[in-house]
Amino acid sequence: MNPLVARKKLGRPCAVDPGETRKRLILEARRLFAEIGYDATTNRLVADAVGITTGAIYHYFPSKKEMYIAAYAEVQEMVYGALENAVAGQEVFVDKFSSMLDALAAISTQEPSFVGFVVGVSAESQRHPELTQDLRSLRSRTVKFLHEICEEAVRNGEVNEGITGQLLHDMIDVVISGLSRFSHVVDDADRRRNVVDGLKLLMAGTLLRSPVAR
Amino acid sequence: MNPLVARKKLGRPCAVDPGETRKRLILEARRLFAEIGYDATTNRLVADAVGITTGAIYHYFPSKKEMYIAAYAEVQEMVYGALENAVAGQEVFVDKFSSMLDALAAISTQEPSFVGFVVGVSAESQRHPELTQDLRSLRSRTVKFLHEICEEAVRNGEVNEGITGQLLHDMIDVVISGLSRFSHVVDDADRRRNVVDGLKLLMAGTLLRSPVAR
Amino acid sequence: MNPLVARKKLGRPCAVDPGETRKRLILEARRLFAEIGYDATTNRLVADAVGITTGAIYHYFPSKKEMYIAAYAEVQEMVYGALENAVAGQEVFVDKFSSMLDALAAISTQEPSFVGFVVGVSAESQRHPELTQDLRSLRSRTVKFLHEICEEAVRNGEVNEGITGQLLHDMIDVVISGLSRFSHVVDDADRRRNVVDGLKLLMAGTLLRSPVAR
Amino acid sequence: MNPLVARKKLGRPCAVDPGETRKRLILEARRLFAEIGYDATTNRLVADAVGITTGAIYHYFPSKKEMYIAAYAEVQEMVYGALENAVAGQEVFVDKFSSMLDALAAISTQEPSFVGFVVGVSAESQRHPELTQDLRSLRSRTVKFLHEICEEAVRNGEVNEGITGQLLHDMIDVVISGLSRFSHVVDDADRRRNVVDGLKLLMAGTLLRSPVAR
DNA sequence: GATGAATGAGCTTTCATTCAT
DNA sequence: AATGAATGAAAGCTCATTCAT
Repeated sequence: MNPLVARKKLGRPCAVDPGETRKRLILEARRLFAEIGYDATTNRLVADAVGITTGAIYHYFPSKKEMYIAAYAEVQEMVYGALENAVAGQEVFVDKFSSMLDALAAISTQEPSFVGFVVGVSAESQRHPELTQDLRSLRSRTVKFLHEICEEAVRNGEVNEGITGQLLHDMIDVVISGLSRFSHVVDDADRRRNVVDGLKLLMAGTLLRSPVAR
Repeated sequence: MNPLVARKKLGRPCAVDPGETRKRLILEARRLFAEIGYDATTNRLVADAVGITTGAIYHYFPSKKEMYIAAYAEVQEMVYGALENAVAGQEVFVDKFSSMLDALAAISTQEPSFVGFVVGVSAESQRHPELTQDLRSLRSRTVKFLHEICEEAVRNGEVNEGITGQLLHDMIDVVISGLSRFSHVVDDADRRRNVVDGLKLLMAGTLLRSPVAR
Repeated sequence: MNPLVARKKLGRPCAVDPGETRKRLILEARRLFAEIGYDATTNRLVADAVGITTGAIYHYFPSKKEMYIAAYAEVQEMVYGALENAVAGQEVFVDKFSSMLDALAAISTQEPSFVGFVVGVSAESQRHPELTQDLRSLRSRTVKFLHEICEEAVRNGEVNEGITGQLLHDMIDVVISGLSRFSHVVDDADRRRNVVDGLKLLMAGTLLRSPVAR
Repeated sequence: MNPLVARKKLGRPCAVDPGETRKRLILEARRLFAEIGYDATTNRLVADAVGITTGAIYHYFPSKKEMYIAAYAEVQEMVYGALENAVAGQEVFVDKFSSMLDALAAISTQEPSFVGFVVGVSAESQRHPELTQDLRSLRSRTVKFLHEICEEAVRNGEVNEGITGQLLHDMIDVVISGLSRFSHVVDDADRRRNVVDGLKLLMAGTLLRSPVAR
């Protein structure tokens, strides 16, 4: 047989780098899930982005669901890691909140959709009951983080009377998820920065007792 | 053939009311699109809810896309109609904002997902580029409503220096979309009411000049 | 547009006959499941045999499993119907058995694999646990038929001492399933007929007390 | 490099024993093919049972088909070896038959599915035409064994008039395959033993001339 | 001798859409 | 105005097989 004739291109093609594919896979999955959601992220889309076939995905994850869970876990880790870092040096609640917004803004600039991924997970969980269980256990771990901050603010008398930890938590939730959707949709970096600053001002207002006046 | 003899049950099965089916169709489509999103809302789901077959949908809409557009238009109309009503009697921005939040809360109680539908449309638009064009033209009409309110607040000197109409608009966007996601995900009516009240307090604070002090 | 140009061939193609496709579908499914088993019978194979696409199958059955159940139910009905007919006019066990063999032989000639389908179902059930439940309830109905015949033979003293109804049933099971496999594999009609006659002789022997001697 | 330092665990991981893997592979393949059939027996299932990867299978067999052929050949050898042993000391056909049934029962107790494997091969062959050729040549060798026994019985006048060797062979086929299916499906050891005894009685009856009366 | 990464074909299933009736 | 049969494309997933290492 003529050795110059191209052979069948089956089997593993001169591996680019062991472990490299896995990284690329998680990376692209993360990106796609974050950007267009669970349904719209088809295996083919992910595979094409990585440069493999859809079957190869199952070498790394037993199902699309698991791939999603893995991607979410990583992103959640990133986001909440950044948030924990952000509040680490801060004493009072307003400063913690400010730092968190800055941290979120920073992430949103690098990977515009990651914050939205974390925030949007509860909607995805409603649409896909199969995900609920796994997502809940993942989330419970980090929900406590915000909970703690809010309870502390209440204990320290940093909020007006009648404001409970629960309410403070819910309001932060509203602001953060609103911000993440905004960042996901709006490209203009200036507007994003301005909004972050605006929200800091907002939070520094009536809702909280002035720290100096305490 | 004797017209008194019952005919075969072919063709249109004695439609309950002409135009009735159309209404039911839009109603159920609205509900489903709002609740579970574009992808998860299959034609069959809508048809079953109405009590017709999937084929019959195409008597009313040339495609699923158009049905979505129509549903969105109606919901948008409802929501923004309510908002316009809400601000009608109010002079100052803070009061307008308060009234709007109340209006949104009222809608969220009746049809929990409609506000989220309007807000979430931009995400759906990213997932489904085919929708983008039609949605944009729909939205442009109502975007002006908030724009006008914000510009007026700036003109009237109701906001602190450095706050532009654009920024005010963006921040309202953030708060409203955050609230709508919250309402979609949280069932507890008390928590929802509390959050609305909290947001009113928030907005009445530092960000804006105190009306009395003006 | 030139009306001579062929249009897209979507939608329902001038229906051959309403209800006709359903019949063909069940027919071919029956044949294929009986001949090559559950796994080897792909939706494509069935669809091609009928002349439709694989998707159309789901118009008639919600899943491949249900299609199998339906096919099995029909075949079981046929086979056991024939068996019940066969034993109807017979008084003594040996004659019942003879008639049953003749009935099975007749079916095997018309549809060579139907008897094997009924017999092979327990193996298929082991391979596919999802089928077990539905199959069991179907089978329980007809298992009683053989059970009754065997118990009656014991009650009437037609079998040697020590032979229980259970054992008689099991042996008939062995012979019938053996015969069905044989008929499935051997094409030669003469050999099949001879084997049936041979089995009659076999059963007329020592195992049972001689009817005359009773 | 210091040979005492543990090496990387690449390449062949200190194979327990050369040739050992091959044995284990055939063993597990045999078991799985016999138990759940050709289709349901995936390479992965076999590989996992052995403790290797699917790729490694191809060091021992060029394809799944060949693995099946090999497994079948071994089992056939075992079963027919046992049968040959069983008939070795017997003079008359009825005794040979009895001994064979006992041998089959013994195998069925140890490896419940092996007899069924041998018997079921013709069905598998119909499902998978690719197997037909190879299986036929394998089977032809051992088919002669039963053929010889039956012809001898006819020559020795052990059967009633009109019973040919072919027919006797076919009937044994029916009984043996029926028994094997029964053993595969029924777990109860008592029932299995009883059926074997029942079949011996059956065969000792009318069909054959009574040896004493000869 | 064995792994592990990858392929390509095929499977069951879903779905928007079409169209004769 | 509506049904019901059918399509074709695509989805998630499995599997035998290949091959660089």
